[in-house]
Amino acid sequence: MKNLLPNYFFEQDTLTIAKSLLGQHLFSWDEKAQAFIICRIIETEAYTQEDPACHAYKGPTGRAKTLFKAPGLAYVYFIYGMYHCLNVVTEPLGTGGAVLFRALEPIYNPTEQELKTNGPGRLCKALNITKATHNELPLNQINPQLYLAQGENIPAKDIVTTTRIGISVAQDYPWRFYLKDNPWVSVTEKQRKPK
DNA sequence: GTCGCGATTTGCT
DNA sequence: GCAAATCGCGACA
Repeated sequence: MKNLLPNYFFEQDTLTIAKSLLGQHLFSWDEKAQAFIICRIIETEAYTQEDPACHAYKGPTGRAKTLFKAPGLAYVYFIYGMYHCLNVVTEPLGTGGAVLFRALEPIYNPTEQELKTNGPGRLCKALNITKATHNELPLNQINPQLYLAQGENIPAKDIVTTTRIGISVAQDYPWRFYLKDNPWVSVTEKQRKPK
């Protein structure tokens, strides 16, 4: 059994957590295989309460209430009428913040079927993560569905820092992080529209 | 109550 | 390259 991430991990600021999550592992229960799929975290984005692009920006209303709960919880939201996105809640109780998981690399896959986990909507689809089944699960504790565990620590030189994808405000915040040269990265710099 | 749009992905032109 | 798919939430009436 792998070690969980320590409690202090989730007491760090959101930006630090977003970077530190790279290389850590995510255990996701596969109902069909009756086993956990294990993935390495490849790409993340940070969102904080003061950030206009964050759902918590307008306060603890609607779906954003989850963001103000205890750090380490899952925040799963439904977007574009058809996709879900997985985040982990950050910041102390009463403060809103989260880290979005944008890409994973499957490192143990009991079903041996192809898992498309390069993209926030795709990874939720591949791992059967939905708001109804996974929102507010404690990712910092072992549970039957979804949790985080220690993987490897990535040296700073292997982390690429860039701006976030798909938002219309705060587009200049360098709050997206991914593993350099990793094939699972959802969008490479080359593919991005020039400003 | 109604309107517009979003932390995306896919398929067609 | 671009638009469609499709629904929850915030803004406004």
